[in-house]
Amino acid sequence: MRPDTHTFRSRCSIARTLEILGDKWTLLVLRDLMWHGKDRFKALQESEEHIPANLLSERLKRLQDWGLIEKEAYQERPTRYRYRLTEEGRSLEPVLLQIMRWGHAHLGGGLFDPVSGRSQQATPDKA
Amino acid sequence: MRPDTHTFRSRCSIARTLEILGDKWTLLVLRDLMWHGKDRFKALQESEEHIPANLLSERLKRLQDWGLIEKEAYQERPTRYRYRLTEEGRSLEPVLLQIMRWGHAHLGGGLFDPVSGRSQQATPDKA
DNA sequence: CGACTCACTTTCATTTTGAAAGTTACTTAA
DNA sequence: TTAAGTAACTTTCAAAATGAAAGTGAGTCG
Repeated sequence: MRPDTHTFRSRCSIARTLEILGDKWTLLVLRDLMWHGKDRFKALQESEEHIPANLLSERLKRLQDWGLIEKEAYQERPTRYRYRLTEEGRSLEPVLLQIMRWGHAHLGGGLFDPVSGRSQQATPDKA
Repeated sequence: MRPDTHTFRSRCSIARTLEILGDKWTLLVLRDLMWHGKDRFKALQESEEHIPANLLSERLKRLQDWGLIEKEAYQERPTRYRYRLTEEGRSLEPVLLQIMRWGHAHLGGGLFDPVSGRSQQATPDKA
């Protein structure tokens, strides 16, 4: 968490949330950690959208600062790291689901079912 | 809508949604149109977070392009404009609500009730 | 030794942001 | 009949963020 150093721009919950998650990449990192078993730097980098390495690095740091994920060396020689959602991070699942549903209904993207771990493909008649 | 010109970077519904809404301002504009009766350029500008005029102008254009809002001259001499959510734009309410709930629970922001039009203030013990 | 992998960091050109001032159309007060 | 004011933008420009690519360091493998 980041209680002391940070000053929010407003008291609005949406504005506050956007200070942490309001960009084109952060929620995709959380999506991959939440649902797609991608817990390593390289795996996160290689997702469909191809986040640049420097941005991934920055975003992971920010998410750690806010206590939404944690980093763990799960192997020595060679040292390998794993990122995982904290309980606070996991609590974002309803947000991801809601955004996904909207994108599926209005932009024709896929629909992932976290229970089965499978996705339905796009509604083909939209952008 | 913007079906023809635009190519999405991936088939993921979340990634697609973030191409339209993934920044620090767009959802705040939608919040103000959705719940706070701010339908004029000036009113939107004067919200707590103070979006710069050039960004507000750009965001309003983008939201129009995607068919989420529409612009209407509701008065001549002097000409005055009003922005309003389309039905597609209204369909983002569950997304806004979910983000708001998360921000309230985890970042201590306010909690607005769209039914009563009133907000509960921040949980005072968090950032 | 040389090649390869992972997990980054650095570099740098391009793009976006944000603060401020400027513009246009029109109204109202002096 | 200017003068000031308001709304809705647009323009300007410096600073910050983004993104493509190359570089780094620790370690392994053949």
